[in-house]
Amino acid sequence: MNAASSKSGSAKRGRKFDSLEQEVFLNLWRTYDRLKALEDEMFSQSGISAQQYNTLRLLRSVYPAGMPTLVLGSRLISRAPDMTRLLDKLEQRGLLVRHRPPENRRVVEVRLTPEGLQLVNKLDSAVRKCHEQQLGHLEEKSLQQLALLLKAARQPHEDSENLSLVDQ
Amino acid sequence: MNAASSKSGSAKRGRKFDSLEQEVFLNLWRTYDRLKALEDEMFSQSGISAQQYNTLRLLRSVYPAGMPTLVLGSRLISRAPDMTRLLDKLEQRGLLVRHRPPENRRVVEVRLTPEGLQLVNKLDSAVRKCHEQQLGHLEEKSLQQLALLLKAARQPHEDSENLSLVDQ
DNA sequence: GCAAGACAGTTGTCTTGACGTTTATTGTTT
DNA sequence: AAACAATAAACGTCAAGACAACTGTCTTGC
Repeated sequence: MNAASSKSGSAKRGRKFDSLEQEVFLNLWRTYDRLKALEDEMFSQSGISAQQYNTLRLLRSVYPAGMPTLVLGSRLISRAPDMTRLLDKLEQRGLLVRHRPPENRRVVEVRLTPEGLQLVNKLDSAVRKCHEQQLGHLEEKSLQQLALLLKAARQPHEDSENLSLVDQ
Repeated sequence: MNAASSKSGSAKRGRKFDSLEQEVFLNLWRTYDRLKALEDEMFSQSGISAQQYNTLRLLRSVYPAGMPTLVLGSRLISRAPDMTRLLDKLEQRGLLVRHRPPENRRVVEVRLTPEGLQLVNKLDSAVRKCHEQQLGHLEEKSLQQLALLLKAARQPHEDSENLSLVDQ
């Protein structure tokens, strides 16, 4: 079936991987896992999760306007199937408010409160420092190339409709 | 504080990212999430999770010998804090066996059964096809470069003691 | 040889993620 | 206008991940 595809079938790589594609994916997984561990540790000191932070950051980008729940969910970096409960917690802490506009009571508009805005602003420097710790050892050229390759890697698997923060 | 670091402080990138490092990490997250979705879908048809598959794959690499639980856990691609329960499920399905060697009853040796070996062998082609679908659109040169950059990105954050399958 | 400490797994508990179902609201059809 | 389908969000449930505390097993020092 793939005798013709010399690319992934080259017998030179004998050792641990069935294919170059597998090697790349496992490296992606491992690297994500290691870097996420650093981020998790940073966020745990702030009492907020990475998902929650990204939610607040996204809401800040339209502040003081709001955003419907589903739009918010589709624009997050990683898909979150239970937006409702994630927003519940942030609302309980007074970081955002929800309300149903009378002209279309199906949607729920989510807006950052001044307290939420203040918190996400306060976290910025810690987040930047964390990213610096994660990847600061790489040269600028490598970072740019890595970003490009990662975008190219997922490009065929993006819904063309829902573009997230990281898409151009 | 970082007026001197012209690298991440360059004002040219205004739009969405505080720094190049952040852009790379968010791209890493997003790309991992998208590619993992494909893998999850493939595995859901096999009634086994990616973590479980990697556990079996790792055990195959030493078959017919076994491996202590903790060593197994530290060599997985992503850390799994509840090895016990993960192994419980695989043992219940008859894919592996555990036993405590009398000379050191603290450790638990985990070994693949012939059934487990057969299953992981059967899954190989589906897994390879999935990785091909994930990343087959990239050229070999890009894939090699991506693997190199990913390794370099996590390198300072690896325990030098516990090297996983994806480390050289 | 016995108590203190280290080590390897296990168990309990709480939080998230995943996935299907339900409710409320609106638009459409007849 | 009533019935029907669609959409948006909420809810219920179950499995996975995270974290802490605990049990059983060596090892070491007195």
